[in-house]
Amino acid sequence: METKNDGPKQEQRLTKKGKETRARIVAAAAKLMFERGVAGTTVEDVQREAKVSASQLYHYFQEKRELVHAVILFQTAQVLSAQEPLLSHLDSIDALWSWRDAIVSLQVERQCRGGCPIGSLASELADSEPVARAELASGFMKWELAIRGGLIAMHERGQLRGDAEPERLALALLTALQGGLLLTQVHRETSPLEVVLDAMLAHIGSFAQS
Amino acid sequence: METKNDGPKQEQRLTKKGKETRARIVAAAAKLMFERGVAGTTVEDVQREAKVSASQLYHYFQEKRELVHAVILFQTAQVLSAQEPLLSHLDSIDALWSWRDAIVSLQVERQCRGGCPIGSLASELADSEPVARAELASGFMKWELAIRGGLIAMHERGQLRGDAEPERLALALLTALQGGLLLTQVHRETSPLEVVLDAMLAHIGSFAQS
DNA sequence: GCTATTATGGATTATAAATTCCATTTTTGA
DNA sequence: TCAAAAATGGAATTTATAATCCATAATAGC
Repeated sequence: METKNDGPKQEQRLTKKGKETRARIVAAAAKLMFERGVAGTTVEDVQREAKVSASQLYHYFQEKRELVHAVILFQTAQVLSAQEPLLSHLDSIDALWSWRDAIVSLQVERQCRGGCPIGSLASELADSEPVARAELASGFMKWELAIRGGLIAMHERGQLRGDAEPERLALALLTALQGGLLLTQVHRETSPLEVVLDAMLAHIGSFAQS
Repeated sequence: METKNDGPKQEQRLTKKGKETRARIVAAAAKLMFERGVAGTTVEDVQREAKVSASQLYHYFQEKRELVHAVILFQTAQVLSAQEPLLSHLDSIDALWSWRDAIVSLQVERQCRGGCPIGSLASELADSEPVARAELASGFMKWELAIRGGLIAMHERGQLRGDAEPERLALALLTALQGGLLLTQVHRETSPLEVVLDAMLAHIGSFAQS
């Protein structure tokens, strides 16, 4: 008995064109769900945005839930790759401040709209969709690990005092960022994001040593 | 020409019984919207939970949006009054730590579900409902002012150094709290909340003087 | 007590949204 | 080249949900 393709409806085999269409659907859904939330985005909206028919969409995704699943993976990858250039060098106090500035600037560009692409999905889905919650938690964890990497490097290099706890600082920093993005979205100004990141970086800075 | 009751559909006059029914509807809606989100809560759900008929609900609220409006005011008042005992004495480092502990304990009780009643509404509505966004911003502002009050008192009393900026610290603290509640909800454990509040309180503590 | 106002019951309507269906075209791989 | 598999078009169906309607009961204020 050969292994069958069961599990979570593994898509059989996608042709090149098929992959493109699928990708277009996911990108369209991600865009709309970022702007209007998951519940605020109908599959018809997604069809229009991606220029596909209903049968196409349901050919690639059994149901809306599955599309949401794909959007979570997409956004997680998106955020991490967008942050990559900064995250991979987040191993000095200066780099942390540059990172802070880049994030604030991005929110200014976005006119403080949307919040965090992962955070807003998380807020909407965490309590009602267990699978989505777990995937989002895993997305946050990857982000956290990327931040942690730099702090650990600083710690090992002796740029942070021995009593600094890079793991806790990394989690606190990401958490503060999430709060900052939320309140910035609500107040439509970047000050919450700025003050919370400033405070966290000052805190981390208090562990710095030559 | 006498002033007419226009504007946002001011409810005419409510009898005692009417007020009770209305309050029951709002409380039911608030409960469900906290658990399932606004879009995830149908007005039929609210009817069931509040034990009222459709005509009752639409007698007190023109449309769902108006009910949501009432829920926002309700939750804001709810959170502030629940926090009141602690917020009104948030004027020492010890009091800040007690407040931290109380919040963490509450999340443990709630099994890390739900997040912040105001924050989750904010995340869902901020970008799509301008009126709601403004009301939520105002709710957060009240909360921020309550926190700020204690820090300013400490500052004036000389318990915080002159270069401490109570206004910024208060906003940063509330912002950090929001991030903590969100990540705690996603990870289903209180560590994000703990580490971010610990970091913020340590930061505030670094301004302390006898 | 009487009348205007408010409150309630519950069926009904209208619409929006998710999902299915079947026919047709395109692509793949032997 | 040709059959099987994949991709697409678009209408049709079903279900969920918001909102309306009209009749009846309760209450307030004179």
